[in-house]
Amino acid sequence: MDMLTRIAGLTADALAQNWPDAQGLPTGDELRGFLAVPPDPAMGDYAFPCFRLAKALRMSPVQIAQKIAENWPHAEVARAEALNGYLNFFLNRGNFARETVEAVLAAGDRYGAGEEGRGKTICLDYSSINIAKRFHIGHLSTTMIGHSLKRIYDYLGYKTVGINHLGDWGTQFGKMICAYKLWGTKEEVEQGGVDALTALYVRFHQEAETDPALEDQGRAWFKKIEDGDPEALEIFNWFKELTLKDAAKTYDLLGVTFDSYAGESFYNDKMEPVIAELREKGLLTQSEGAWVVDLSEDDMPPCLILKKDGATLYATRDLAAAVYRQNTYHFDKCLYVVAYQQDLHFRQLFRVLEKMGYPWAKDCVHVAFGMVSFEGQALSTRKGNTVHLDDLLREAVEKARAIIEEKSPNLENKDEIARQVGIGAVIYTDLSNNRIKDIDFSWERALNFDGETGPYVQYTHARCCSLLRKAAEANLPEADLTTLDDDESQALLRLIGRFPDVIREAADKYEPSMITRAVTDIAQAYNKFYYEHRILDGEPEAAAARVALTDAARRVIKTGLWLVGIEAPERM
RNA sequence: GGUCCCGUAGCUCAGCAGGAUAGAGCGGUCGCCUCCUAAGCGACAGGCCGUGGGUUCGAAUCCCGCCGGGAUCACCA
Repeated sequence: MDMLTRIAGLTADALAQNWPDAQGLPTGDELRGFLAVPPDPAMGDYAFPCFRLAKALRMSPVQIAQKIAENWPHAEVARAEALNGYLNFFLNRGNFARETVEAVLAAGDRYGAGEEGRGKTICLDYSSINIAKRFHIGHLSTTMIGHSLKRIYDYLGYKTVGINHLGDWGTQFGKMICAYKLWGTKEEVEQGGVDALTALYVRFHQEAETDPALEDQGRAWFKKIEDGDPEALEIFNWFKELTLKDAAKTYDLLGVTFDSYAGESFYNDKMEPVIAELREKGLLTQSEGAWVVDLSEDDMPPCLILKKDGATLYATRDLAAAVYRQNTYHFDKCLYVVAYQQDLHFRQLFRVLEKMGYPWAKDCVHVAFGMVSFEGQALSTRKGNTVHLDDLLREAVEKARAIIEEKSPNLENKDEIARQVGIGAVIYTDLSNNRIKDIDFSWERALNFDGETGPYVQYTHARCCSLLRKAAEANLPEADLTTLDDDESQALLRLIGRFPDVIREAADKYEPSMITRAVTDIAQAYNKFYYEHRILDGEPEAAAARVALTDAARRVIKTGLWLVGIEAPERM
């Protein structure tokens, strides 16, 4: 049981004992929500503001706090002090230290893990790259937020299904094939890969400005793909393969994986039944020539299902995908990690599913995140105002490599460490703010390795590892963990003790940045602890305790980094 | 114009199921390596928490108005 729950339970007991006749006293659970952390650790570790009880007990908050404090019998957990209407709890430092460190060490590498997700499935739709386009910094957030959430839910015992909902359908592929047939060669495309495809696409648009007939040719090629024309399909599948091969390198670097690559084309033959169902249920109405689901009673514009010409749309495909996912995976939750620009689309989509009578519509969640701009300007591939993700990753790794050369010239496997640190820096930056915030990418910030950054946290981890290697040679006796009663140890222990809660809150709020922040706080607390205390010197039992705390911090940092998709090198 | 989101230090952001004196990092100035990794630690400077009301014992946090910024609103995804 975590300390907050414990204090809340004891406080609830104390209330019942001091006021046996009082009605409507808060339960332990309710109390847990009322507990606060005092602004200054000198005032206590936790606090219960007694103001809200004043009416029920007909007593001033000051008196209530005093009465509980006077009759507080749980000194082995914490002592209680009344101050200005607050009941402040001071943990029994020795016991708290012992319990916390033991809990971390006993959990092995699963501290904070859980079983609450056992038997439940969560689908996560993330990354969802477009075929024939290069991975740029705008794709990083969906990829890393999704990947981190997947790990978080895995850690809590859920079964997770990571889906890369590929953008592999649409007229643009007809245009691309058209451009390839007109101006491209096999060698050129094999060599140039996705860049060659992009160049063809750009040329198509340039030429189409003076020769509008090209647009029709493009559409004709797309029709061929739809009709299963062998040549069109072959070229299309080849483009797709090239793109995925290219993307696989980036995914490898980032450590990101998927369970399914079922994208838009996959749902091609799965839309018809959904359309029929909409029609049967009387949800489809014709408007301005198109078939739509009217959502005016929900204050939303209509959801377009079929175009005037009978063609399907984004929403049609997403409806089919949602139904397919529910039928296939029986998800308890389906998360769409997609930029906030598509907020309306998802609100419409989920509402239509609800109108279709699917109770699981409420389990679909749009996990929205902010826009990326590049040094103040909107990203635009066409204007060349973008940063390719592999360029960013390469620069970051090179910078890490240079720093290693300067600070740790004797390090083995420098390239491997440089990769871990460089990539870690990029991921950290992406997952350090609340996901809804827009990100203005700047090279300076992205390549900063000082302060609250990935390398900082990794460095702290490596420092712990280094210390543990030294300690292993020191032949220390069994630790007396109750000696960890100084301010720095306690500050660190408090953060470690709260970490399991942070994982759950991050899961509830779909917010990996909470973990990034928690792990940073722990690193800061550790570094402070490290500077205030000689870990290996002094009383052997106390030294062993500081080593144990170091080990606990190391494990929590490693777990936290893992949950956000960052590796934790043991030396750097 | 309708709808949604965001305004906290020069910059990037925490804090927001209300709680005591609003916190980090970057950037600036100044300190700390004969000692466990200085990718570190410390100190100083920097704030009418956009604004005006309301609710409350108590508001950066909840409600309403306004101002500023962004997104989105029919056959793209």
